[in-house]
Order: sequence, then C-alpha cells, then structure tokens
Amino acid sequence: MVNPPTIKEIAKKLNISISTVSRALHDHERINIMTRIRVQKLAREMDYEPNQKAIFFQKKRTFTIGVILPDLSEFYFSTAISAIEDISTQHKYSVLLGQSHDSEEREKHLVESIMHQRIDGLIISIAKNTRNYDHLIQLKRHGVPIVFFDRVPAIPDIHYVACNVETGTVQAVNFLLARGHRSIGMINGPESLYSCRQRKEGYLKGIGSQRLKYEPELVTATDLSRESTEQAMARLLSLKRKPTAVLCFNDNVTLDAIEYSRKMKLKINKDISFISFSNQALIRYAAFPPIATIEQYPYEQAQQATELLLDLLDKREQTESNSFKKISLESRLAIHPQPK
Amino acid sequence: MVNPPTIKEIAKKLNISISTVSRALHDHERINIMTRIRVQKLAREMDYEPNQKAIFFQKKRTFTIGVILPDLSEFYFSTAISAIEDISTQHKYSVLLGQSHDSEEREKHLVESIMHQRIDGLIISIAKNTRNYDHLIQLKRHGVPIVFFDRVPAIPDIHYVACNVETGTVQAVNFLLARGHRSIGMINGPESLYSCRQRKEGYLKGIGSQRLKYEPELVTATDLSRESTEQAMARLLSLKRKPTAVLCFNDNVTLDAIEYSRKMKLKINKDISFISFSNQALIRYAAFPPIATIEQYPYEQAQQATELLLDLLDKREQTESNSFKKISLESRLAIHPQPK
DNA sequence: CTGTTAGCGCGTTCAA
DNA sequence: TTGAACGCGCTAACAG
Repeated sequence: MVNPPTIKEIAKKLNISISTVSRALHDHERINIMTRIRVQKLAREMDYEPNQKAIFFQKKRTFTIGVILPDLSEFYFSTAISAIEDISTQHKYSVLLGQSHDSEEREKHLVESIMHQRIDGLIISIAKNTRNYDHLIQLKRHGVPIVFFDRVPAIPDIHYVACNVETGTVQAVNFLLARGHRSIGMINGPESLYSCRQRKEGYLKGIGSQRLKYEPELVTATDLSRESTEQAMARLLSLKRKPTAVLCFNDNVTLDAIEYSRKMKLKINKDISFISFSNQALIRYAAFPPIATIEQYPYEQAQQATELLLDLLDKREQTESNSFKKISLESRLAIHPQPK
Repeated sequence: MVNPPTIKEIAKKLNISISTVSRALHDHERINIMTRIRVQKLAREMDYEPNQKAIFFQKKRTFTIGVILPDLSEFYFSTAISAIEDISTQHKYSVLLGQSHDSEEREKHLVESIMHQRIDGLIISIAKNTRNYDHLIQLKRHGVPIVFFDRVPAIPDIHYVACNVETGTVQAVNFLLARGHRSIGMINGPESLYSCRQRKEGYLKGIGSQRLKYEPELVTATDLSRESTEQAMARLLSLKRKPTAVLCFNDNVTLDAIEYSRKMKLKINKDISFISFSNQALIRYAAFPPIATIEQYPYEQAQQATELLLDLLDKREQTESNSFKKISLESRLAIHPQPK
C-alpha cells in the first residue's frame, strides 16, 4: 500500500514542470498536443486520480451538501434522503449525512460539525422542538445557503420547500362533512412546526366553509409518542360531543389512535373514522386503516429541495440575490378503498 | 458575508506567530497560560473555527466514512443507515452517502467518486447483481478498508458483518413442524443473494431434521415485485399437496402473499400460515400478520459493521494486519402474539 | 515558551 | 508552449 500518485511524481518522471502536468491533465488549450498525450498516458498508467481534498481545499468548495433530518429510519425521511441522494449524485455532488433524533442539542452539534467541514450548502428538516435558530443563522452568515425542507421554522428570509397541507386538510374536512360528520376532531403535532399551523388552518377553513361553529376542545395535540397520542385521544373521547371522525398528524399517530379507540370498544369506521397524513406504503395492509390519507409526496418534496439548493450554489458567485424561494407543493386527499 | 477567520489573522492581531496560535488553540503544554487565554479569547470573539478541509488535507485523513447501500427508502437499509450515522457521529466521524439502486454500474461509479474524496473507509452492501469486484479491490489497494454489510460477495480476504438467516430459518421450520405442518412452502428471493442460499439451506436442514422428503416444487422465488410474488403464491396453491405454511423472503413479500391468499378465499392462520423475515415495526398493525418473523436485526448489524470499520481505522497505522474479521450475527425466530 | 520553515496537492498568476 | 513561484490553512519539526 503506497500513497496515491500526485502530479508532482508525474512531472518528475516526465522531466517537465508540475504546472504543465496540471494543464495537460485539464486539456489546456496551449499545451503541446504531444506532451498532453504523454502526460495523460502516464497518468492512466499510474492510476493517477486528483486528490479532491487538495482541490476542495484550494477551491474553497467541497461539492458536498449536508443533510440533517430527524430520523432516517422513518419512512418519510428515508424516502426524502433517497431522493436527495439521487439528485445530488446526478449533479456530481456528495451528501454528508446527519440525524438529529429530534434533539435541538444534537441538531446544533451536527450543524456545527458539518459547517466545519465547509459543506457548500445544507438541507435541513428541523427537530420538532428546536426553538433557537442561532446555529442556522450563523451558517447563513458564513455564506452557506440553507434550504429548509418539510419542517420549516417560522423565521423570515429563508428558502424552503414544504408541502402545503392546508389544501389537503380542507379537502379532508369537506370529505368528512359530505359524509355527514358534524363533530370532527384533530390530533395535531408539535405547535412549533409550521405544517401543524397549516393543519389547524385547513381545519378551521373546512369547518368554516360550512358555517359550523369551531369547538376548540376538538383540536388536541400529541408530541408523537404513543402515550401522548393516547392521552389526546382520551381527551377527545371524554367530550360531551365526541368526534365521529378524527384527523391525525401522521400515519403512526393514526395507527396508535385507532388502536386506542379499539381498546375503548369503539367500532372503527362506524363509531369513529380516521384520516391520516403522509401515507406509508404499509398502511394498506393495516387491520383498521384510515378511510383516507392526506398525501405529502416526500420524494418530490426532497427532490425539489435538492434542486433548489444546487441551483443556489450555481448562482452563488454571480448575484448576491436577496430573493427567497418558497416552494409549496400541494397535498392531496387520497381516499382508501375500504375492506368490507 | 466574509471569509471565515484563520489562525493567520488571529496571529496578526496579536502580533504573535501562526504556530503559537495553533498551539494555544490546542492547549499545548508549553504555551504561556496568558497567551493561551488571549488567543482563545480572541478566537471566540472572532467566531474562529478551524477549517477542516485544510486539516484533512494535511493530515491525509478525512474522518469520513463512505456508505453505499442499495436503496435508502427500504426499511432494512434505512434502519441500517440510521445506526451507521449514530455510531459514526459518536466517534466524530462523518458519513458520506450513496445508493446503488441495485445497479452494478452505479455502484462502481459511486465507489470511484467516493474514493476520490479520500474517505477513510467504506461500508457497503453490494447491489444484488454485482458480479465484478474490481472497483472494490482497487479501493483496497489504495489502502481504504472496506467492511461488507449484509450483502456479502463471495470473495476471499474481506471483512464483513452479516446475519446468518440459516439458523432462524431452521428454527422457523421446526416451529412449523412442531405445530403439525407437514407441507411447508417457501417464497425465496433473488438467488444471487447469499442470504437466499442460507434460507434455502435452513429450509433443507429443517425439513431434513424430521426426515421429511424435500419437495422441490414447494420452494419458489419472487423478484420482490408484487406480481412476481402473486405468481409464486399461485404456483404454491396449485400444487396437489398445497402448503399449509409458507416462509416468505421479507415482510413485503409476506404481506403480498397473504393478501393474495385472502383473495383466493383462504383463511389466514387456519388454511394457511405465514412466517416472514425482517420485521418491520408496522407489522404489528397488520390485519393479518404472519405468525412469526425471523428477525435480522439491521440496526445491530449496521452498528457492528460501523464499529468494526472504525476499529480498523484506529489500528491502521499500527499494524498492517492480515486477519479478516467475519462477524456473523444469528437471526432468531420471533413469535407474534396472535389477535383473536 | 515561541518563532521560523517546510510541506500537504493542486490551480493559477506572472514571466519567460 | 512551458516553468517558477505563490497561496489555500494548518500542523509539526527544528531552532532558538
């Protein structure tokens, strides 16, 4: 095992200067065609490969983007990272990975360590309870473009790609109303997430469109843990006017809520129906699936986020543009065929 | 947006030499406590962060490992990457990511581009039809340690971590035999995968242990698509001696096979039972879950692979050891509580 | 305790 | 058409 060959060695063997070698390797215009060929031939023979580390170092670019997601083993995010990797590779960028496990501290740590690596840009889906964005603002100050993905913080002047779940939520409420439901509950997620506000907004619009009165106690929240979801569900079921349908933050929350309801001896899709967000493939096999799902298209979202970021990186030198791209995909209600 | 500060600037402001700054920042023993403090204070004020690119460049190490998996959106691999990221981060290593989408060409390309980045080591689960290992051998020649994970090629002198599914398969067959099943079917996966041979091997051993005759037509295969699985299942059901239990390649295949059987009016767990490999979390919510699962512990496997690789990296300089670690985790049968 | 110097591999002036 | 020299930011060997 020897050290990889360098242009220096090539230069020595050929008795020419390092810079000539460098130029020959880059097919420089004004290099004698013969020396060019000789250099390239020897380079091939020696298995020469340019040392990217050295190039990155002196070019001040790494052609690497950082990606920080809460949890890579979750369906939604693993689909996203799959898309991000696909697009990045297409554009000859590499992907440096980190998962925050929904901890603000870890997230901060990751951002810092990733920043020290001098990545060119960052795609991030923030931890569910991140409140302090200093670490991200600092990154921006260092000139590293950030694209927020899916979980977008409520701060101004940022690029983001997210799915507007409001539309889908309105559709879902209308769907339920059309089926005769008059008391519709909601188990929302952490308030800090922008998408949760959209869910709420969509819920209000849907309810309002039929001139129904908004009952605040019909809207609860979970921190996504099973216990918290069960508590939320318990709260809904303890109301005088129990909901006959419930919108749940995501698939897992939905399945937990359904299981809890069954434990409480409710008949699913009879006493109570559910609509979920997100749509994991496996949900079609569930014993008691939700009647519909608000789809969020994680692959497409992540794809757009990556394209946006790469675009920003391309344009960076040219203009210090101050326009912030806000890409909003529309969610859509997907109605599931019900098993008899 | 300015360029990040360097030790050079710190040195100038303090009228001391660059190396003094460097040493002070590293808490070097023989540096005056006062200068040390002054330097560190100024560094903090200036938001100084060492430029890892420069450090990597001169240290000839990147503290980055490459990870190449077939498809990050698959449960098995997303769990794996989650583990790899966790362990790497703990050890202050970064993760550079790539997915081969089971294409040999892409895999080769990824290995090369990742190699040029001068990663310190590689964890790879090879594409299901990779036949040529030159790209990997080249990496090894460059002194980059490789740990194969889960999908291990049949070449000598390699490190690997894999799960021996044979054990679990034997257990599964025995479990079924003990419950009185005498005709046991199998829907295996692509033959090129080593683990599929283990499944077959385990099946044969299990059957043989009870002196049952091996009926070749009871063992079919799927290319993992739903259609192919349905065809395989149809073949099994068309046999004169229909199987009363079937082992399926993984969870998705199992669920598809179950659904198909239901369409054929079979009663699950009565007319026919299933055992699955892998064990996704969501399976607990399935309407007709398999009676048992052969667990493969992707998290633990990936964890061990990462620890092995990092260990190799630590020891690298010391000894050019020629011993190859082959870690084989045992799969285990997990029996599911059945809903009434 | 501190400064000087060299060098990691490469691209890029500036000269020739 | 080529070469010499410099610098990217940092560490480390050597010299005080």
